[in-house]
Amino acid sequence: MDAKQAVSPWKDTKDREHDRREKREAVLRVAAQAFCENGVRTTSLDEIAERLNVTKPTLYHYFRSKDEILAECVRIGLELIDKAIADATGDGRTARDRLEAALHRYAEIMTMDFGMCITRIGEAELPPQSRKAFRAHKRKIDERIRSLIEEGVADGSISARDVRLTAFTVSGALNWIARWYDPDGPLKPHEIARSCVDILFEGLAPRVSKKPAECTRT
Amino acid sequence: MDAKQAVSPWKDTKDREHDRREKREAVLRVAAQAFCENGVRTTSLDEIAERLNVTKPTLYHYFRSKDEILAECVRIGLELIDKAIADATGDGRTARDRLEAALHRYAEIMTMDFGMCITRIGEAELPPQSRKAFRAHKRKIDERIRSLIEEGVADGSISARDVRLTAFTVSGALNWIARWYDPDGPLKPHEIARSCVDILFEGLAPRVSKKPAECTRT
DNA sequence: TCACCATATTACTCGCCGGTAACTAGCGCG
DNA sequence: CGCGCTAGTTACCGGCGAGTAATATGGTGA
Repeated sequence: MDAKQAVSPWKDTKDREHDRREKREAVLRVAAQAFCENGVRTTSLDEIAERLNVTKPTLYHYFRSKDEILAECVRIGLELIDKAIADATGDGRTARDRLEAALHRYAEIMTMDFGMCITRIGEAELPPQSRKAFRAHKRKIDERIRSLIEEGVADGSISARDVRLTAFTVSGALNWIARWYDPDGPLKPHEIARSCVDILFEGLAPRVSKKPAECTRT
Repeated sequence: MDAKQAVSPWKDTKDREHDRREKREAVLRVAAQAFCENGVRTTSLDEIAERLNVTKPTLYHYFRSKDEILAECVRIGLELIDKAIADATGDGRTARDRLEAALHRYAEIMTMDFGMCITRIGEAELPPQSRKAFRAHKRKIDERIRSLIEEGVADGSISARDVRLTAFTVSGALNWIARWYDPDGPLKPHEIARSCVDILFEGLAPRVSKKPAECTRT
């Protein structure tokens, strides 16, 4: 019972800050969930603290204010997406492949705690200062997506009349996943991602033929 | 100058309640705007009252509580969309035509005060009771869209593997308009609607040919 | 052993905001 | 006229929740 104690009496000091980081993130994760479930302003710090089995002042050891917690939640979410898209722009033969990979990851992240925050916490909830940062971050992501679309238009692997609007439409469809995704539902995140991206690429209008070879002659 | 006074000294009593309705709606419209701009919980009734050049207790002549105002805002928005889709299901030859018309109206409504509320006010902000109503109303709308898609699949004018997911994706893309639309921007609501619906129908993948007649033979 | 720092607690302050009470100004009506 | 109704007002209450002492605990390092 106490054997494991003997195994790791963690003598050192360097993992203290590791501990601290872990706890900090635990606070953020729980906060993110609470914010998504019940809204930002209806979620009190007492409530968050309670979920963590601590009391409110403890939170102030890790954060300066509620707004800081809030801002961190969305920042992490945006960071995840930003990184994911940046990574995806590496591999893939055509721009379409790269965009598809990027959107797939994007969609998956929208089913995760911090990803959900981006959609469910409106920028209206943010204090003016972090609102600016939020917008800037979003714009950066948007520009990445636009670039991919533009490349796709250039190499012929994507068709888009208005790049800006296309980016908005696509992001919107994926952002919205955060609003209806149910972890207990039948579909796994990667399945949802797969299907949504497919729908966006294929469109609702029937295609005459999947492969040009099958094209019926008139 | 006072001539018009003589013309209409509105003797009657029936437009008292007309006045009342108008004021009631003015409150709702201003509230909707404020909620969208600054979030629900950060918008005080004093603030709403101030925008209307009245004081807070006046609002209680028209509504029982802040939550009632809130619930009304989203209800009106949902009602607009519901009606719009119901209307659109009348005309149109193919199901695709009907769906296209419905989505076009849907998109336009998302640029309007009450339409914006649906997206920008998360259901997390709503009290449990109106949350149920909200969900029920949304489900109804969703079912209308699904029906249209199903009809389209049946008559061959629409292609969709997973109807439920397709409906979510499409709604998401359109709902998101409420988050980025800027009344001072270059694009008019109907132009945005046109483009977004187009993107959703055409998809990002290039089509081999627009019209079957132009299909190149392999 | 003692001083120190991090962590967490209990017990508070204080301002904001939803909601109410009580009063006033105009207006139609018998 | 004076009754009563509607639409407003000013002045207030009460509670919730963010943020702050002041304090206890316990491991670390000299």
